[in-house]
Amino acid sequence: MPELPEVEVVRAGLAPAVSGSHVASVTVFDERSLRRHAGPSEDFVDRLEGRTIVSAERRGKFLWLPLAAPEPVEARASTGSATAEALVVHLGMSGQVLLRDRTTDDRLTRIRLELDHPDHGPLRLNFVDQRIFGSMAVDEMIETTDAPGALVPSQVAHIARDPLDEWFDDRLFLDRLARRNTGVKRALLDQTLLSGVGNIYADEALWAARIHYDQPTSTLSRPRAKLLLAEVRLVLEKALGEGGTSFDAQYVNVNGASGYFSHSLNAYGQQGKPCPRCGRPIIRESFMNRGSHFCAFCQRVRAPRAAG
DNA sequence: CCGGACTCCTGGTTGC
DNA sequence: TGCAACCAGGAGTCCG
Repeated sequence: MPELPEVEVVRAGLAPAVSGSHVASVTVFDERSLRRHAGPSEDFVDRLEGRTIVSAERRGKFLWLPLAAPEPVEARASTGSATAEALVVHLGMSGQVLLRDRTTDDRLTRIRLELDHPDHGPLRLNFVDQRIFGSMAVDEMIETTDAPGALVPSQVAHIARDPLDEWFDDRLFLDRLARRNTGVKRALLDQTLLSGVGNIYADEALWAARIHYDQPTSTLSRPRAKLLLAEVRLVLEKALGEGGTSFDAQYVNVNGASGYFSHSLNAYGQQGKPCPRCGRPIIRESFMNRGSHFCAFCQRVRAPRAAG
């Protein structure tokens, strides 16, 4: 469900509350939410309890909370470099992270963390997920190859930087895109090429750039590819500014509030309604087991210009 | 490398 | 009203 703007809203809401917080206790209500954790749920709990959260980070749709090195324990005498770890959160299609007081329950809470913040006091973090495509995991941090000295959780290592990341390399992206032999929407959804874009914002950016979703990437001119990247950035930034896209109570920020971007959608979910640009109806076609929404007039597959 | 099929799931909405 | 079919913001794996 949530794409970059929604995940970033969650990260930003989480950061001040969790940074410096001590993990007092952890309860796993449904082990299926630990699908991406390498060990059993006891291991997940053991690795979290007693730790201190340092900050809240994000790459694409992945969120993680780096953990300070654990307090040295006799039984586990420090034999040198401890591996850095983080609590990794992916919201999947229906995940939510809700910050509550110690008495508030939420329906469909799969995992709960009780936190103590040195200034804000006791706090409860409920990981809620209807469909259980999301997950939490304690993962080790490893070095990335795409920026000097940066660490990311191992399960995020294959994810490309997102277009709002200061280290995102436009030229690298455009070169890789041009070398792909696939449709442009498929490429936008490929998190190893650029991250953070999902079905909503792919459709919105393609509509804004007037590009058909199945236009072969190899036939996109460099200026049109640049335009598309610019439109991706614009739509992500605008959605972020409006607190993300909420269709119902499925996507909310850490306080349970909805975003407003659904009022600004031009193509996604607008099938049958007039294209805001030309007035012809927006079409929905089945694509990659989901919907693709576009204007059949504004967004047509273009033949590449003849070379020479 | 590419595309398609299929997997993990629950629950709200639509249609008969 | 009841119930089945369909739909949903993601992402991984496997196979041809």
